Amino acid sequence: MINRSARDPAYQQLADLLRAEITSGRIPAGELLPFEGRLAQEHGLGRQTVRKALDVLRREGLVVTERGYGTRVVQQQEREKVPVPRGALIRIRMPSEAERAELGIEAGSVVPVAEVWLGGRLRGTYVGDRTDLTTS
Amino acid sequence: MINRSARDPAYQQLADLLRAEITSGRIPAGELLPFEGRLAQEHGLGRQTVRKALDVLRREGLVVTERGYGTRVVQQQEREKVPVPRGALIRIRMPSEAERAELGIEAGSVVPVAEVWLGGRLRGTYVGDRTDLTTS
DNA sequence: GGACATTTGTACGTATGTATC
DNA sequence: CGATACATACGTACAAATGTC
Repeated sequence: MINRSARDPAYQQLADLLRAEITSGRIPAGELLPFEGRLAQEHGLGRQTVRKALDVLRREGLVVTERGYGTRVVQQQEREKVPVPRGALIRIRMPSEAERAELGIEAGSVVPVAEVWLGGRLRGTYVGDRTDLTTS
Repeated sequence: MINRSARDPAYQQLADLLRAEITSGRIPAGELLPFEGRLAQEHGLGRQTVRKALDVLRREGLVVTERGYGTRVVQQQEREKVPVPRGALIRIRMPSEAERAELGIEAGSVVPVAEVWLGGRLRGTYVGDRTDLTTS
């Protein structure tokens, strides 16, 4: 239940509730969340407040929203191991909009990337939710 | 100028304008942006729309907002080099709210973290905007 | 310490646009 | 085409943090 007099804002409380549903598996990967209007009604919130809660979960990469369709729990990605040579420098950051398109990052998801530099030159950019880097 | 009939939404256009001011140095690091109400008036937008534009810049790590004070252009962070031993596995992802507090990540900024695993055990968690990993 | 102005944060309602089914 | 559902954008109000006097 949302407690309006709690210190945490309502949108954060709703995000916490939904995150618990997701991480516990009660809402399995691939499943749609209730649509925004329904969440608003169920919890006695405005739709903008629900959208802020969903934004929190998108930033954590837990859900992806498709316009005109709904918000679903993301499938845990198969992770590829990428070897990093010795002497490399790895920098992690958020991608720009152009990079997202280039790297095939789904719209609505919030995923970091890793740059691997060697000898002052960029050797590769890797997407966080489907790559692990290994040092050899 | 904001073009209301353009394909890009108004908040994105404002974010682009402000980003250009920042990256060009016309608004130097440490400087405050005009406050939200002023930006709204200057560009003929609602305050909520201005807030969405600022959110875009916060996600890119370009600005930081302090409640009751204002939004300022961030100082370029001093980056620490963290050596990663051979045979390690590096996983990058977004931090939870609890981790953000633990790692001292400023509220309002969107920053990834890197986990370094060695021998199946977590050896460290590093914040993306102030750390580079180096392989030895 | 209090009083006050300034500024950001949260939350509501409403309307309209646009993508999907 | 219509129904559904998310996206953008406006206005409004009040709460909470900050800085100043």
